Amino acid sequence: MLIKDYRKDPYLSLLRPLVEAYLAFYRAGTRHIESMGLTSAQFDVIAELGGTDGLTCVELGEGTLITKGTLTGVLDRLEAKGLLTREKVKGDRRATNILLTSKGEALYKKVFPAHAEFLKPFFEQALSKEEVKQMKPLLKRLRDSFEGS
Amino acid sequence: MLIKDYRKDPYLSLLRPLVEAYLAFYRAGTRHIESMGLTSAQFDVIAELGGTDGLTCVELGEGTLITKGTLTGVLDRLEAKGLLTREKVKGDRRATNILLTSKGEALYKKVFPAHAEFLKPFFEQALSKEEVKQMKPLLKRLRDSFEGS
DNA sequence: TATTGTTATACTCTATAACTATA
DNA sequence: TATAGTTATAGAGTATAACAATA
Repeated sequence: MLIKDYRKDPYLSLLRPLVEAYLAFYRAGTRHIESMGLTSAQFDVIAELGGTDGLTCVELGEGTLITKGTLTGVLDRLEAKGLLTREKVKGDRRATNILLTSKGEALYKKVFPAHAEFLKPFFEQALSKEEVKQMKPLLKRLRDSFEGS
Repeated sequence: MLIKDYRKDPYLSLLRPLVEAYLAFYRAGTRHIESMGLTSAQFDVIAELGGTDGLTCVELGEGTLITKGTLTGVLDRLEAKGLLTREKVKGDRRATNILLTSKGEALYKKVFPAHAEFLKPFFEQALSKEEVKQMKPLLKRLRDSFEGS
């Protein structure tokens, strides 16, 4: 989503750099994740489940912003890969506890550090520690501004 | 694509803010674009075509990073909406010139300023002009770092 | 031989609405 | 009545490979 022109506006001139920086980051990251055999949505689910004792579909949906009908399909494919299981919750027989299998947990533990290590050099190459420290609060304010919409 | 933990690393601590800021921006932007009747891919194509005399599929693909097989479908849907046309190129009978119709051009002229105006207040609310100026080169370096991958 | 664009194929994500089972 | 999750449906984007027309 790029707005051409409008580059002269002091605020809108930030649009392009923001979009381009994120997309470059995202594409590199996605390539790496897909090279490990996961889609973005699947990665997000694994990320959400990793290190927990399991979550319900509702909780997972809130964490990943995937709606429940869509989630069923994503979970099906991860289950077919043997990465997670669904188990009944006692106390509420409507609910399901979604949790990583040992295979899924192993993948989580491998994939996350691997992905972080993959990303890190790009940040190091681009920015000094000082600049990172400068940038963080600005990004957070930007997030909060858009989230209040 | 969020990496939990790793927040203590001075570089990787930037990951979450970057992703969250962009996603908040992107979601607000996408909602607005979809409220105008376009998908993101369609918006990107209109953005690329707007203000030009037309582009070939190859050029459009390079600009939007949509592969040619996918592009055909996106163009079909925009053509069905009466927003663009395909015309033969003389000189190379393999090539097609994709260009906005007057309806498409009118939409481009309406949708772009509208979208920019929609986004602007969020930036103004979040950042000072000084901060925007600070941030731009950092984002560009980040982009270049990831693009070289 | 190489390039342009379409077609065919297949998969994933996406949302919504209807549904079942349970609360 | 409300909630949890699945199923059904439909549409959009995605890539790849095969193809026809042209260069």
